[in-house]
This record gives sequence, structure tokens and C-alpha cells, in this order.
Amino acid sequence: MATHEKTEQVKLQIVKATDELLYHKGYNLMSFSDIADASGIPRGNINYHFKTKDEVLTSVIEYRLQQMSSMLEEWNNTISTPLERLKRYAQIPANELENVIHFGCPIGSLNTELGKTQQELKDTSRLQFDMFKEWLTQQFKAYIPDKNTDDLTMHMLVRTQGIAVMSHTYKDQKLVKREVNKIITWLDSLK
Amino acid sequence: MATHEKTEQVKLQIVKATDELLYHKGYNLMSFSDIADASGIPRGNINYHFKTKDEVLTSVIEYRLQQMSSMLEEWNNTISTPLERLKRYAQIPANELENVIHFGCPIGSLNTELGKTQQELKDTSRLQFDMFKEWLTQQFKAYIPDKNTDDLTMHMLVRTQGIAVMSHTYKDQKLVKREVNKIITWLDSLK
DNA sequence: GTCTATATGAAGATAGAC
DNA sequence: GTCTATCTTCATATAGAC
Repeated sequence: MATHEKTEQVKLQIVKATDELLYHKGYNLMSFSDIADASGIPRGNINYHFKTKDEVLTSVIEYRLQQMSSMLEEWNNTISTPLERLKRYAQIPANELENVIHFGCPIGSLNTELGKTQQELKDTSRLQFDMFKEWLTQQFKAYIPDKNTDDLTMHMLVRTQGIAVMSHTYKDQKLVKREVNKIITWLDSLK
Repeated sequence: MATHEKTEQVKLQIVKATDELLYHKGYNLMSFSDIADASGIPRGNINYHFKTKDEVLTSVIEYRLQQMSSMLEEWNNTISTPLERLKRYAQIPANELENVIHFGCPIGSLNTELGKTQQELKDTSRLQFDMFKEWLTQQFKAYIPDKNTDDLTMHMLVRTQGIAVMSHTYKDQKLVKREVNKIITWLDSLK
């Protein structure tokens, strides 16, 4: 149906704009007016497609999960060893240097914000970590099956989130590079 | 002057209540009404002592800096070696287990929130990190003067902030304990 | 100094014209 | 489906009675 297609296109347009906005402003400072401005869709029209702000967030998370899933599948297909895949993950903060410096980690900062008083939304947002977590554990199992892979996965997440928080706080690019290199060294040392 | 003393007492009462509130709700979701309720001071009266919300935050940061300064001075006086002092710092997340699980790190979560769009307030909040940073560097210099102590300090902050973000996200107490132990092991290994 | 009442603005959400 | 106008609520902040 052409009409339905059109609607889906508009919704996607809104979601894509909101994805970035959410990262740049955070959930509670992001208003419907902001979404309208960023997406180019008239103000009141946003509410036709999304009844509540919660619904917008849920759709953005769904969109992000699709993007992440595609990325990880591509990594699985193009990077041949688990160790190299783990290194690829560890390098995200370095590849997203400018973004991390200015806005922190899009996943971590959202969970930190929502985790204080908005538990249900946080549980939705946490799915993003769940996806990386599962993938990382698969890689660690393939790399060093005899170790506690859940522990290694959480350690990886701890290190990368710490990089995001502190490099954002001090707008320190060199910190990102130093700390990413430390993770690479650590990964090599595990075997 | 007795009157002045009274005013200062009231202000302190407000600041103490706001300190906890800020940690539990975050800056942007914390309203004057919340502050009034939490402090027991009538709503409109808060605005007599603090003209703007920014002023409240600034006063809370000042209060926290005093508290932190006292704590670090006490650690300097009661813990005899730099290594033991560094370990004491690393154990903060474990000692504040319930708080970290439910609300993350009071300093890190505030900087993450303010860092996105409220730069001036973030710069004030960052002073909290600055104080710990300076103290940590002193300890590392005393412990292993021949190493890059700034690097070690930032690594310590990265690790502890990462613990806060991920244990808050997953409400995982065991994660805190495992990761704190890893830092202790790392500290021992440095010499 | 203390507190109530209120001004003012912006937010989320809805009604209804087109 | 699209968009404007508006309802309602709650926020910061202020004015002014006591």
C-alpha cells in the first residue's frame, strides 16, 4: 500500500532525526518541538505518528538495535578471527572520537540518565547493552573458551564505558587512544 | 549575628537535602518543589536563599568539595602508605554498593548529564573529579614516582567510572566486587 | 526573614479544521 | 494523513503580604 509506505517513511525520518537528538541532548531535555525541528516534520504531526514521548524512545531503540545487529553481522562476515573482532569492538571509542568527546557514549549515557528514576525506559534502553554483551561473549568463547567469558565481557564493557565517561568529562582525545591501546594489549595478553 | 547564622543554617539544610536529591533524580528532573519537600523548607522560600536552580547546584558542589576534602585529609592522616590509600579509593564503589547499584556514581552521572548541553554547569561539576585527580596523582607519585602518574590516575578514574555505569545498568553487585578486586590486583602489580 | 500567591513560559498531549 | 490551535500541567521565578 502506497499510503502505508509513505507513513512508514515519515516515521523512519522522525526516528532517524530523534536518534541523533537523543544522543546530543539526552531524553529528558529532548522535546517534541526539538524532534519536529530536527526531522523537518511539523510539530503537531509528530504526535500523530507517536502518541507519547515514550513511544518515540522505544522506536529509536528498535531502530538502533537493527543498526547494531547489521553492524555485528557485517563484522562477523568480514573479520576473520574472534580476537580481531574483539579489537574492532574496543576501537569504537577511537573511531567515534569526536562524538564520544562531546556527548559520551550514546548507550551508556542514556542508561545512566534513565536508570535513576525511569526504570521501564531504562530496561528498554538496556537491550542495547544486551546485544553487545551476547556478541562479545560469543567472541570471547571462540577466542579463549576455557576462561570465564561472562566476566571478560563485562570487563570489556566496564573499560569502554569508563573511557566514554572520563574522555567526555575532560574532552580528552589522547585519553581515548591511550586507554583503547591498553585494552588491545590486554586482549592480546589473554591467550 | 544570630540572624546571619540562622540563614546559613537554613541554607545548609537545603544544600544537604539537595545533595541527595541531585544524586537520586539528576539535575534536570530535580525541581524546586522536590527541594522544598526534601529539605522541609517551604516551597517559595527556597527562592529567597537561592535565586536560580544553577545557584543551588553550585552550592551543592561547593558542599561536596568540602566533604571530599575532609575525607581525603582524613585518609592522608589515617592510612599510612600511598598503596593502601589508592586501594581505599578503589574500594569506594564496593563501600557504596547499594547507592552505586541504584543511582550510579554521583559525580560521573552528573558530569554525563550536564556534559551534553550544559557546559558551564558541567565545568563546575568537574571540579569534583579535579580534586580526586590531584589527590590520586599525589599518591601514585609517592608509590611509583618513575611512572607516568597522570596516565595511572586517569586509568584509575576510567576503571571506577566504568564499574559505576555497568553495575548501575545491570544492578549487579557481584560485578562491582569482581572489578574492584581487579583494580587492587593491578595496583599491587605496578611496583 | 518567611511564606503565599501568582506571573510567565514551556512542556506533553489532544481536538478538530482541512 | 496533515497540520494548527489549544488544553492542561508543571516548571522556574517573582511580587508582595505578613
